Amino acid sequence: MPLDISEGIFRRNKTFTTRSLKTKINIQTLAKELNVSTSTVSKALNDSHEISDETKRRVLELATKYQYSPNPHASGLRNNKSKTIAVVIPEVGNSFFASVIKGIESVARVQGYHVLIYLSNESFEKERMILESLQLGRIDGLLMSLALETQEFSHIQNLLSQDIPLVFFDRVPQEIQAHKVVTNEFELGYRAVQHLWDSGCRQIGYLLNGTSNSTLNLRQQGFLKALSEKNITNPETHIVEIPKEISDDTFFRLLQDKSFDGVIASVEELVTPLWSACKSGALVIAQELKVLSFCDFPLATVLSPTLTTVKHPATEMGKKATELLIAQIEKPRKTLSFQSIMLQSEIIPRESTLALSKTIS
Amino acid sequence: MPLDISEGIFRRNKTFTTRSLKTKINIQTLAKELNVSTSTVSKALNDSHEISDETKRRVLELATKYQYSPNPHASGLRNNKSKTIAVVIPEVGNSFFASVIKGIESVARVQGYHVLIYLSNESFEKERMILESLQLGRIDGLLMSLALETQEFSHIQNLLSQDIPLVFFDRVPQEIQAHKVVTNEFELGYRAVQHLWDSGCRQIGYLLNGTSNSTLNLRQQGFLKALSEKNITNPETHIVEIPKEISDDTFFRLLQDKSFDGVIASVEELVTPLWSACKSGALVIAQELKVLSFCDFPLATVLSPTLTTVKHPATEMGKKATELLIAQIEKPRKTLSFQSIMLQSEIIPRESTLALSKTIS
DNA sequence: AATGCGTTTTTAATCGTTTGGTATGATTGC
DNA sequence: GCAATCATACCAAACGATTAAAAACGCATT
Repeated sequence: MPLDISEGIFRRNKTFTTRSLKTKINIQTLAKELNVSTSTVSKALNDSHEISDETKRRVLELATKYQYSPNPHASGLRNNKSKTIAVVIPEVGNSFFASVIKGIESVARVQGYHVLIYLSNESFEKERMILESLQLGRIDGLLMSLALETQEFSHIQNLLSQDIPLVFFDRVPQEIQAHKVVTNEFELGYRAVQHLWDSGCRQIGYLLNGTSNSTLNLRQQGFLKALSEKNITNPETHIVEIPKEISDDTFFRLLQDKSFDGVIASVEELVTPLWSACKSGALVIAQELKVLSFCDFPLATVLSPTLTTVKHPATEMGKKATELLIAQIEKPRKTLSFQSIMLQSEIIPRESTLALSKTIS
Repeated sequence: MPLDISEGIFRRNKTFTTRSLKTKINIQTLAKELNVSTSTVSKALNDSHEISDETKRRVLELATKYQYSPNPHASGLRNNKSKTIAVVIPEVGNSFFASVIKGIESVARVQGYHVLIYLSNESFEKERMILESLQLGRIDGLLMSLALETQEFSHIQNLLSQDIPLVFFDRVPQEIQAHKVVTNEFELGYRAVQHLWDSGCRQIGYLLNGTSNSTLNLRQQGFLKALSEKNITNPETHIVEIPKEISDDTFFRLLQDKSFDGVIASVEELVTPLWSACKSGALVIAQELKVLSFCDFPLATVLSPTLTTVKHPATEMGKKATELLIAQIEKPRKTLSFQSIMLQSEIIPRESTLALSKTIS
């Protein structure tokens, strides 16, 4: 009961002392109350040198008292700045992108930026519509990871020609000049093969979900390169597209047909169906089929067997990309050279790729 | 090569036919070129009855030709509408919230709304700062799920007093009058106990991650109610707070000390540490300890044993909440009564709670 | 007292869109 | 034949913040 009362008082303090909240407080309200012009208030709040310390103090005091903050539309209109960035990603139900968003949001908040989120759902058409909806002025910049379907870039060129700062991350187009933040995909594809090979695999498969995208295939190229060096003929035949809604049985038979003794799951969405397929076919992971997956979820450590993964520095990637973007937004086209930052991912070996001699008891 | 050429042509069409893009196109540009006033253009684009069909046609034609779209700041300033909603959630690395976002985004896009995302990271202070940063005008409405730490609501009242439409979902405060979308939490807490009981458990624990929040405890109350009905004394002692960074060993000993034969993981973040603890302590899930978790990830079906979960209609919840919000935004305070929508979650029984007689071979 | 200089403040224009009031013919009604 | 009505389009005033340019002021120097 006493708690309730104190809470009530607190609320009243906050709410009623500050003036009837129906009255909009804008720069003019403040100006009138202080007997100065609106420009004085504006300059004072922007800490202009033209304003005396005394005036600044008075303005600031009243502004905080009324919790004033400038109308974003008005200043946006005037300055052509929105303090807003957009993030366009294929999806969010994926640990990788979730972590990226975390990174983006944390940097953006500190720098005073707001973050708009858009999901392309891997669809080119949606991606195009999203970019179209980002009309002139709504955003100061854009962070983007391409949809799998995207093979053509006029919608992006369109945005770039409007001088909107743009930073790509993870799924980046080789065809477009822009800042990019990526991981060492090629190397990882290559090393993933090496890892499986060292664990005794000789028939290594590469699983894609849905269609392959020729522009996003560095990882795949690393895979192919590694297979070639092992003198495998027709390495492309080791790449298998797994349809979205595949049955356990079909998946299992596919693995059998190719007689893989090791597979690389190129995205985390494949882990569940793969595990499920092996279970239904009584294919023992680690013993009969070694598995390495590109994914970021913590459950990898508690699957049985525990899953060997390639861990991406997802949050870091979000942060770096956002920092690059904000730098580009705030430094008026200083550099025309575009940076390509490469972060290092690492393979974390676990039971699913243990060499036979050391197989779990 | 021929593909490249056709692509080039396509791009040129899009980019150069449409006029030098350095020239900003605004309503005035259109007006001048059409020899009409800006108001005519504006009204034509808004399909006003004051404008003749012929004029409308001409305006629309030129507008589409130049891909004109009104400057959002200008119309925002004028109309005091931003076509933007904000989502404030505790985190995004959680399948539940990820799915909610999916739902929100899908509805918002169709209705022409943009979605700002903010993460409170379960911190009250961050949540407060976020709400503060949502100054007058930036958003038309707000969707929100409370941070665990939040026990006091002046920051929210503050926003409400500015007449910003607000819809809560999932983690909703009982203390605040607003639209709410929830699941049948109480019932689920109750039924979770019943499910474990039916599987033979007699010492059932409820695992929380971090601190309990008295305002978000319907699920917990359902749990307590069920225990009471089973004539368990001191049911509160069955609720255990698991610290964020708990060691496997500590976790395991905790389970032993309480001699639980069944536990409810109240959030999905607990699954990994729980599984890990059981593994390290050689505690056999399903046989020695039955587990039921509130979570939404697909991997539940491939853990071993497979995990009994409570599946929330997360995407549905995001959609419903957004629909409610947009309705509230667009229908000027028609109803003063607030809706509370309750969606049904369901328990999906899997191996981790199989009764002993049927234990996996 | 006039001039100049530096500081501080005000005036007024601007950003792009929307909209209430108004003007212009043309049409209709009495 | 004159007023009322209607369709159509324009004018100008918002919306709120920012910022060049101008003005006002204080103070010191000549």
